[in-house]
Amino acid sequence: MQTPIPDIVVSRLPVYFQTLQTMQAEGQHTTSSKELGEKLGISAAQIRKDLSQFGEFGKQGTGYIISFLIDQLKTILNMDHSWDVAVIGAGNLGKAIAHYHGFAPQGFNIKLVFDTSPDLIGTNIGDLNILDIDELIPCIKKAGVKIAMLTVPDAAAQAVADELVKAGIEGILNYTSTPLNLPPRVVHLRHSDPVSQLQHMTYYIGKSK
Amino acid sequence: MQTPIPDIVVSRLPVYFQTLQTMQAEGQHTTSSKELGEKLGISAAQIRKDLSQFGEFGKQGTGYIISFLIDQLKTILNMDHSWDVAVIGAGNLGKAIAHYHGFAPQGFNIKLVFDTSPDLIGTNIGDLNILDIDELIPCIKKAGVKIAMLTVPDAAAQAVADELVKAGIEGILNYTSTPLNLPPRVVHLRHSDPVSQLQHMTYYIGKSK
DNA sequence: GAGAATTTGTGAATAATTTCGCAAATTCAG
DNA sequence: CTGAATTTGCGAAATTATTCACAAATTCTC
Ligand SMILES: NC(=O)c1ccc[n+]([C@@H]2O[C@H](COP(=O)([O-])OP(=O)(O)OC[C@H]3O[C@@H](n4cnc5c(N)ncnc54)[C@H](O)[C@@H]3O)[C@@H](O)[C@H]2O)c1
Ligand SMILES: NC(=O)c1ccc[n+]([C@@H]2O[C@H](COP(=O)([O-])OP(=O)(O)OC[C@H]3O[C@@H](n4cnc5c(N)ncnc54)[C@H](O)[C@@H]3O)[C@@H](O)[C@H]2O)c1
Repeated sequence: MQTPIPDIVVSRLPVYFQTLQTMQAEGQHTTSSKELGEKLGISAAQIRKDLSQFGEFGKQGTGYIISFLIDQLKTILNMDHSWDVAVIGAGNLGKAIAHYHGFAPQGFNIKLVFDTSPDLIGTNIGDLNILDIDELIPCIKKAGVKIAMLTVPDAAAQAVADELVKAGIEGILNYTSTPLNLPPRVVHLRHSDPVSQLQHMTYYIGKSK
Repeated sequence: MQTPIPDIVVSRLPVYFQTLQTMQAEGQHTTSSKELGEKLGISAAQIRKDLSQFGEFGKQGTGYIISFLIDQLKTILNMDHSWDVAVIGAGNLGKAIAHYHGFAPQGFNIKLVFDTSPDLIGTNIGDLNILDIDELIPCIKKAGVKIAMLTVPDAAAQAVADELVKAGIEGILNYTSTPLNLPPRVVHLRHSDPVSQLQHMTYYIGKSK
């Protein structure tokens, strides 16, 4: 890799990838940057520029063969093999995530679930046994899990995240509202905070009144 | 408003707002763009530029009085009053959201919950009664709810979203993995898709191996 | 109270991102 | 087979976003 691909480009690839998968599921065989762009509200030029960072995947006059482009994106995103994931915190949200059947078909297998509560440890979510948070480091190391979804109460978020780093986790999807402070070269952080997203909306909704 | 504030600036305001609230809860009285920036991994200059779009809220030598800046951001984000929210789809995720006690303190009251399932309609989540999706339009209009969180199965997402628009909803937080096609001047859309966020991570995690 | 230290707000410079525009390749219509 | 229509990939231009750098205001130190 000569110059690193801009992160903003990388952030759009999963969107292209999933839209192409939907098109394929609907029986479509080829598409164009124009069609994809209209579906996503993005300019055709942007899609072509983004893809051109990684190679030449299309054909003039025809556009893109969906199955081929999906395969290419799968490799680029390292989704040509599946990933094991740990869920930390088996409360309302952690349970919903662990029950959700939409991750596995996309290549994310929930392998480990942890909690502190003695009422939960040892019980099952589906066929997953809830493990003691004290076993976090050895279990994650042993299983070689690299990705965690953090669904503990806000007050515990930073401490648990620090443990995750010690356990060798490389990616954390943070569902708490705490902005985590972690070494940036070691862990890839992504924040999913519905309150921020709602406040982003209320800025505009309020204005229109 | 002369020139509209760039959306990327607006998107950072909720992050500032929430961090300031945490600082205040910890008993802190003033802060500076430097301190806030270090906490968030953002440059001090960026924070000052962002805030300067809305006015002059700080003082040379001192920085910002946290309570004052919180009040200003509250007004800017239209969070000086609370907002009613509807949850559409009372499944795993919809239930977790409806049970979650973190929205109300932030000014978002879950007022209405809808589902199609006869097994769920009429039952309660906490003290919320699950309503029939057939009543969506009249109920939302009557309650004057402007914001919806969409947690129905992917296959139903677009159809339900179209109904929400007819009901006069102005903001949709989309938890499904379907990219919705809606009139952009009418509805403010925000997408929360964990699979995309995980794939954004796997791009980088794979590379480091 | 004088001088050092902080810190803001902002114009200018720099950097990043998006859009434009077009040659080249390909397909389509008749 | 010919001319019109599509569509890509990409360099260049335009736009947008971030950082720099500094005067001015304020506080802190002794
Ligand atoms: N429920 C939602 O819809 C929702 C939405 C957005 C964000 N969140 C965020 O997700 C987080 C969890 O929310 P929730 O509603 O599931 O809360 P919850 O209280 O239902 O669940 C938290 C779980 O974490 C466990 N826990 C506590 N400390 C722990 C530790 N140190 N290690 C491991 N497990 C620990 C608790 O025993 C509990 O089971 C919160 O930070 C919340 O802000 C939740
Ligand atoms: N569970 C998760 O952790 C999770 C995570 C990310 C995304 N999602 C997304 O959230 C959505 C819901 O997931 P879930 O796990 O809660 O699924 P679920 O099947 O548990 O719940 C969906 C609910 O929607 C109801 N429903 C179906 N059609 C409806 C309609 N037309 N109108 C109103 N209600 C209707 C169903 O009766 C069900 O109660 C899915 O699109 C999924 O991709 C879920």
